[in-house]
Amino acid sequence: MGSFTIGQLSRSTGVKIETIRYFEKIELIAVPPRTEGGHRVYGDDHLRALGFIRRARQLGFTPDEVRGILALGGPTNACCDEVRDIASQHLDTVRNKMADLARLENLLASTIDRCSGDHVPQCAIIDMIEHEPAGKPNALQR
Amino acid sequence: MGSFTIGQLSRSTGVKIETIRYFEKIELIAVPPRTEGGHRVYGDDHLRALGFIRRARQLGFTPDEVRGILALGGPTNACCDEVRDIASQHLDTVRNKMADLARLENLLASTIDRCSGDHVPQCAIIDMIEHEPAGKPNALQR
DNA sequence: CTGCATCCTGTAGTAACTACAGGATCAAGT
DNA sequence: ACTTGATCCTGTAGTTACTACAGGATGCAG
Repeated sequence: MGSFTIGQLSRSTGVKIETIRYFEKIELIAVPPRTEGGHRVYGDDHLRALGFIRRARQLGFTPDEVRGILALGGPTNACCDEVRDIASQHLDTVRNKMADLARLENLLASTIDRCSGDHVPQCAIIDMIEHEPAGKPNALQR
Repeated sequence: MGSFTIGQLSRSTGVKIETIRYFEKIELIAVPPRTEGGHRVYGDDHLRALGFIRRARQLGFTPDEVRGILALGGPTNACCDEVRDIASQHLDTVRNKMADLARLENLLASTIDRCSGDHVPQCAIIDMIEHEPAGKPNALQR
């Protein structure tokens, strides 16, 4: 039975203090009890949940997906098939993103290759940007 | 010599009106002249620039990268080698992102595969999230 | 000259945090 | 008991790249 301050929790999970409070506000983690003076007091379950959230986020799950998994009963007693649905969906978006990036990679690489690097007004890269139909890529933000 | 309202420009480039004004504010496009009444009046050069910006953004160039290319004299008379530098750098980040996604894809796919889909408390996916070292992936946002 | 589409500015909203400011609380040392 | 420094609290505002109003002015066709 551990008992941690928010700072200790932050250090041991690698999640910033403000982010922990933010997670509490958006109801991703449970509201912890407080001391007389109002300081948050966390337990082992919070520690586990936070670690879980952090790793899920690093694996690219959106906060909503994480919330979905957590809503299934949390890391402890979730039922496999629903979790698998969420993960499969996530895998799909990952694969789509990869396809988009692959197309982009091709285009960029071949264009850069065609580019002389000379100081001429005729630039293949500029041409590409000016004349590419600018088609599908929809998951290309950031 | 065209002469367009912001709405016409928006319709013909697919860039929303508010976004055009936003691009003006962050100095991505030139400040256009106005009518007596204060309405913006755009010309062919604005049209070309906006199309350029839109396509570059769709190709994943950040606004800063776009600004960088535009600063080189715009689509018309940029010099090839500096443009190539920017594009190469962009290609690098694309490749890094692809590598991250590939690793993630592997992990997700194999884990989902290991998952029985049964209604048992032991779930491979939950295990993955709980116990994965959560290493490198740093370009995995969104 | 009326009506309606379009335009204007300015502010605020979005996601997912992060970063203060200004003040209270905790724990350790004396 | 008292002080001190670290840590904590709330609340607000910043970030990126836009998007979405609100409330009012302008442009143009009939």
